[in-house]
Amino acid sequence: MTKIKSPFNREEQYAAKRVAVIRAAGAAFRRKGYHNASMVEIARTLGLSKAALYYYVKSKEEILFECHINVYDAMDALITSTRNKDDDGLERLKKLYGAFAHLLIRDGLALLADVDSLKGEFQTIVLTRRNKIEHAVTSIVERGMGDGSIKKADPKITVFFLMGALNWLNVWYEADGRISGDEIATQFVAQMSAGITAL
Amino acid sequence: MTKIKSPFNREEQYAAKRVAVIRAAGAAFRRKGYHNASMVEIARTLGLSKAALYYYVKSKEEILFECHINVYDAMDALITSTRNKDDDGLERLKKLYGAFAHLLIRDGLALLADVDSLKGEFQTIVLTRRNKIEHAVTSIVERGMGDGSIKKADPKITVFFLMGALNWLNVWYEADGRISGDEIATQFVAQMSAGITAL
DNA sequence: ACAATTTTCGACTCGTTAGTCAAATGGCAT
DNA sequence: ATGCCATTTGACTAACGAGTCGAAAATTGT
Repeated sequence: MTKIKSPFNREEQYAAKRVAVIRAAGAAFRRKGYHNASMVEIARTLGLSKAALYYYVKSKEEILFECHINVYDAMDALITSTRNKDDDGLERLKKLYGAFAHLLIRDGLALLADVDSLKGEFQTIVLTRRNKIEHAVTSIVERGMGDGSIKKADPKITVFFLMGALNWLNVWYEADGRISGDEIATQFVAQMSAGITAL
Repeated sequence: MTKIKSPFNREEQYAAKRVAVIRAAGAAFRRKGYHNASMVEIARTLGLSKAALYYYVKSKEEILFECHINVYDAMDALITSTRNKDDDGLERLKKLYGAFAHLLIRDGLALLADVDSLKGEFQTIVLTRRNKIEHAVTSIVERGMGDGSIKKADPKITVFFLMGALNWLNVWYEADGRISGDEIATQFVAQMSAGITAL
């Protein structure tokens, strides 16, 4: 069996395992909360010892930070990819909201509430990123209110309402539950849009 | 100056202070999360030492438990008080939802997400209570779907969507913010009902 | 086979924080 | 004043969990 050039492969392995660590930790954080999920526990789910984790990661806080960033990166990407010149505000929001829902359901990603467990720079960056997302969504809503597709109201409240519904997903949605992810996403979009569509 | 019968007064004082402790702790939990809020810190906001707290309370976990129970008690009361024979499902839900919103905004009460920090009995009880509330709300939604006032859909998803928006309030709403509580509650009810009203 | 390097682990340290306790404080009635 | 009881405290203990480190075990290249 032919092997790929070694040094490159090594880095890849390392990176892949690092990602696995962060994913496993993220899952644990989502299920039990940051402080209730211990490093030993996370290690065990990967069949590793706690010490081994620190070969891939600098600290527990760093993991939490990356979990947050991963979600925001994915969301930023969705904001870009769902942007479409021809769509009015409502249509844009529907596409984006559906994409967000899928992201949170399908992938192991979760909007963590544990921002307060991050200190200093870490927290500042995460909050900035979150604001950026919220601002982008708010812009879409404002656009919709401008072009007449979305009912006029306070855009901030509108957005918080919608984002709240998404965040709560983490708490009750179990990937193996009997309700399919698609079904949830579809109904979320429907309920969201019905709530704000201009008459 | 005439004093009220002493022993009774004493108990009242004690009870009042106990409540103050729990309220202060609840506020801290809401702001920083259960684990990030230390007992020393909570004590300081009350001008007390940590040890004094334990004169009123058995453990930190007990405080968290009571915080949860307080909210659920208040919600149960609202479920009862907003029930009205003449209202259809949608109308009932609007009244209840508005009352919930007010509860979370006005009073120091918050739907805490930290259920996982509770162990054993404590957790079981809290989860049971939460289920009870969700079930009651779901019933109202189902009633509305039956009487034609609410659009047919999966009632569970509908409810989770709506409760999520409420839960998220804690994260962004600051009592001193520039948006008034009434304004938020009103828009929440409007957005909620528009999202589910049968056409 | 063997050396070099990556990966993993057991056993430790260290800091933090919940919780305890014996003693001090303060109000109040007599 | 004095004694009684409620309240508060400083100083302590105990437990838990993050993070470290030197050595062992895999893995890989020659």
